[in-house]
Order: sequence, then structure tokens, then C-alpha cells
Amino acid sequence: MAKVLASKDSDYAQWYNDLVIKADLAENSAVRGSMVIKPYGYAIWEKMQAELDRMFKETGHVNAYFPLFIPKSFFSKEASHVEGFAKECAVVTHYRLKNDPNGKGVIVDPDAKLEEELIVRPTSETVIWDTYRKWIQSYRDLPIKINQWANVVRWEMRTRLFLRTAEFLWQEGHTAHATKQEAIEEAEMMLNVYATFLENFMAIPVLKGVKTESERFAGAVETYCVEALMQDGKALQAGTSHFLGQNFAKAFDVTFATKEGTNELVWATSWGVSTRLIGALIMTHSDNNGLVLPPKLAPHQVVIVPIYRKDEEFEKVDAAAKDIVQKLRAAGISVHYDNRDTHKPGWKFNEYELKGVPVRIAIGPRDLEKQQVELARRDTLEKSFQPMDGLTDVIADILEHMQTNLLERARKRTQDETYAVDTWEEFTDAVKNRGGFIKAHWDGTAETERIIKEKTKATIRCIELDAPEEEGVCVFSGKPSKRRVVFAKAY
RNA sequence: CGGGGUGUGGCGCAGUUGGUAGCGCACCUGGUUUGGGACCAGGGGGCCGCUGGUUCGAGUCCAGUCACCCCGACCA
Repeated sequence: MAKVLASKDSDYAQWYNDLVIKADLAENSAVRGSMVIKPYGYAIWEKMQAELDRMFKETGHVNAYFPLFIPKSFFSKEASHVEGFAKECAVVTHYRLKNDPNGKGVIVDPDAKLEEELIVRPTSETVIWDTYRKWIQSYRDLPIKINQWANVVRWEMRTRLFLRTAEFLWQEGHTAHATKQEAIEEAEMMLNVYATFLENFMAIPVLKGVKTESERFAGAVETYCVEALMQDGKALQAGTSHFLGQNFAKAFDVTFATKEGTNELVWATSWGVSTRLIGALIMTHSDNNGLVLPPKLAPHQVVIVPIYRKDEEFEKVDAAAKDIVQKLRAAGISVHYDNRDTHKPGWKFNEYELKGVPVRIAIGPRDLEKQQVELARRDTLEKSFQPMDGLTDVIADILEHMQTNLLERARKRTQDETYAVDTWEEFTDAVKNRGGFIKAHWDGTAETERIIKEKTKATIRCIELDAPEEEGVCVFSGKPSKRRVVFAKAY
């Protein structure tokens, strides 16, 4: 096969970039850090959206839309929130252009300066809590459980397609509750929704945990997260869910009357996943031949490539292919029949491998004689011949197996690269030479965390929710520790 | 914001001491092909990032400027 990707083993970053471009997922656009998500990449995002949206609604949420622009003054209301986002906000200062009097082109009209500058949302807590104030008076108005699908802008210094772009697509849930307990339960529930989605739908195994103070969302009391381990041994935060306490209620003066007649501050959560998940998908399953898609996410689960020489051969093959298309569709399997005569079969084979289509069927005259098809599996790259009779069931079965196989494969890799170390020497060696999720004792101080990051580039990805109590001493400071935390280099 | 690199057909690149801008892929036409990125023949397409300078003459030399990419600090 003609090599179109850098080798995964020798240059992982380049392999990733090549794959995104060559599989037609996305490309860079005119503005640095902004990308065009191409139809194939967007189709994968739509699959994710559909399933997540279903899960959100099943857990009692409704969708709404809040504006892109946020008055600058809103941002100054919650101190740690401002601090966290101030450095990466795009700001709108004017509302009009005019012809450049000195030549061609247009300039910003200096007379059209906004009285109050607008922030392009990096996240929507502020505008939403300003709105919730108006919506909430009594305990009868609670809870409010809203999700929005939106774009956000964070002016990052360094960007990478899908993993970190200046503008990205995501969903953000924002809920308001009468009690602390209820808000915590909401945040935990949504973390579980994410974990379930990632494992069952994307076949990406995750650790569930909470962030340390320094990694916590700006404005949150507690940040829960799901962390996944990529093929190169680096961790990727795949989703976060925040218990916001009463921080935003305080900042935006959102109170409600209780049954007892007192006035109390509202409790909040927010949670989100983004198009970054497409990066996670790529770096969990794909190989040197290209993308590998779990069947549940694949825009096309099956592709059919006809093989023929003459017109009369094509007619026969075409009829058989169309018959298979119909049967697969009737069984709820999405199938793409590529009958273009502008590309040769070999070209198509490579193309669909690059694009990660789970199952490829080739049918030619020789197959018709034997009433069979050639079937290729993307996850194992195995080829086999299958009788046409009962093909639909065979494919349904393969798709199901592929979904679990991908998860199991990724789970095994993650488990193999999750390990404990106890000394500083082991730790530095592990970070430098092995990567993966490194479980080590930590003394609980931000200072130690900071020094470890400085010295090794590894950060605490999370404190696992189910981490067992275990007496030990901090891998760096030697001070006592009650449980291990998970370290890794991260995206 | 630091360090490095690159700007030349749609994409990837070459272009020597300054002398008519080239190659591969892609594209178009015709034909032969079609079971792992076909082949032959013909054809179209370029203000050489931008601005200024040196020169009879600049893709090439000089100055400036802009953009993008990679590596760091910051981050979903």
C-alpha cells in the first residue's frame, strides 16, 4: 500500500496530523488554530451528538441556546473563573467596518466602538447564571437541568486539530439545584453518563476521578473527570463534570425561597465534552493504515466495492451488491455502496481503510459463481470469504464483536500501562521511559504537585473515585499519604 | 511570548555562480484497463507570501513585513 501516513511508532504526532487530514476529518483554516471540520469528521461528531443527546434527555435534561457574546462585566463577577479564563478570551470591541480612506479594503470604524466590550464565550457559566437569576425565585423552580450544543472560543497559544483548537464544538450542561447533595449527585451522574458513553459507544476505557485543586475548573468546588490513555502513553481528559457549589449563585445573586420561607443560594453543576473526543477516538484505536472506527460511531458501518471487467459483469455484480445493501439496511446496518467507476478497487480498499470503515465487502464475478463475498474487518485487518446466504447476520455479529473487541483491546493496553511506583527514581524513570498511568503516593500539597510537574512534565490526572485507602509516603517529599493518585503526561 | 523551520500550479516539492519557472501527484481529453492506491498518448493551469531596494536583468542578492508549521511556557 502506498504510504500516506507517517509511521505511528516513529512519529506519533505526525501520524496523528496526517491521519486527520488524509482521512478527511478536518483541516486547518485561515485563522490560526481554527479548523474546518469536514463532512466525514462532522458525521462522526453527529453520531456522538445523537447518542449523548439521547442520554442527556434520558437523565432529565432539555436543550436550550444561550448567546455567543457575553458582556465583559459578567466575567469579573466570579473571581477564580475570571482568573482561569481571562488569558484566553477573544474580545469584540467594535461593531462596524468601513472602507479604508487610504486605499482598498476595509478598516474597523473607530467611531463604532462598543460601550461595553463583549467576550466571545469560552464557556457559558456567567451568561447562564445571569439568566438563571431571572428564572429562579422559589424551590418550585428547581431543579433546572439544561444542556446546550454550542461553539466556544479559547485563544490557545498552541493548537492541534481536534485536541486543542481556538474554536471548538461541545455541549455544556448547566444545572441548578436546591440542595448541595442533589447538585453533587447530578455532577456524579453526568460523569457516569460520560464514562458509559466513552466505553460503550466509543470503546474508550476511562478512569473516573476528581481533579486536584490546581487542575480544577475555574470556579468549581470539585471537578470530576474521565481520563483516557492514548496509544503513545499520554493521558487525555475526555470529559469533565463540575460541582460548582454556590459560587455562581453568589456571584450572580441567584437565590430561592425554601419551603420554610427562608432565602438560600442555589447549588450548581456544569459538565461538558467536546470535539476533542474525536482526537481521543483516533489515538485510542487507529493504526498505520488509518482510522479505526468502532461500529457504533462509524458513519458507514459497511462499504461494498464491486469488482468487474466488462459491462455485463458489472450488471451482475451490481445486482448482487444492491441486494446486499437492501438486506443490510433492513437490518439497521448503515452501508455505503461505492459503485463509482472513476476509481479502481485497490484504490477504494485503501481509501476506506484510511477512513476506518469497520467492514468492507468486495464482490466480483468469481464470488458470484461461489455465492460468496470477500469480507475484510478493519480492526484486525482479517479477510475471509462469507456465503451470501445469511450474510446480514454474519455482519451484524461481526460489528457487535468489533465494538467489544476494540474496547477490550484498548482496555488491555490501558491496564498494561497502568502501574504503581514507590520511589522517586522509579517515578522519574517511568515518566520518562514508559509513560502510561502511574499510580504513586502524593502528600496532597499543591507545592509538591507543582514541583513534580516542573521536574518531570507529569501531572496528577485524577484521584480515582474508587482509589483504595493505602498508607504510604509521597513519592517526592516522603511525607505520609493515604492513597495513590494517578500521574501521567497529558495532552 | 521564547527557540527552530517554511512560504514557488489544487497538493507535495526542486530550482546551481542572478539570464525565457520545472518535477511528482491531482485535474481535463481519448484509448486500453479494473480481485490491494492502473497504463499509454495528448492537454490546461504560476504577479515564485507581500512591500521596497540593488541590477541591463531577481524565485535566486539586501532590507522590511505578513502568514503558517514544529518544539517549549499556558490549556478541554
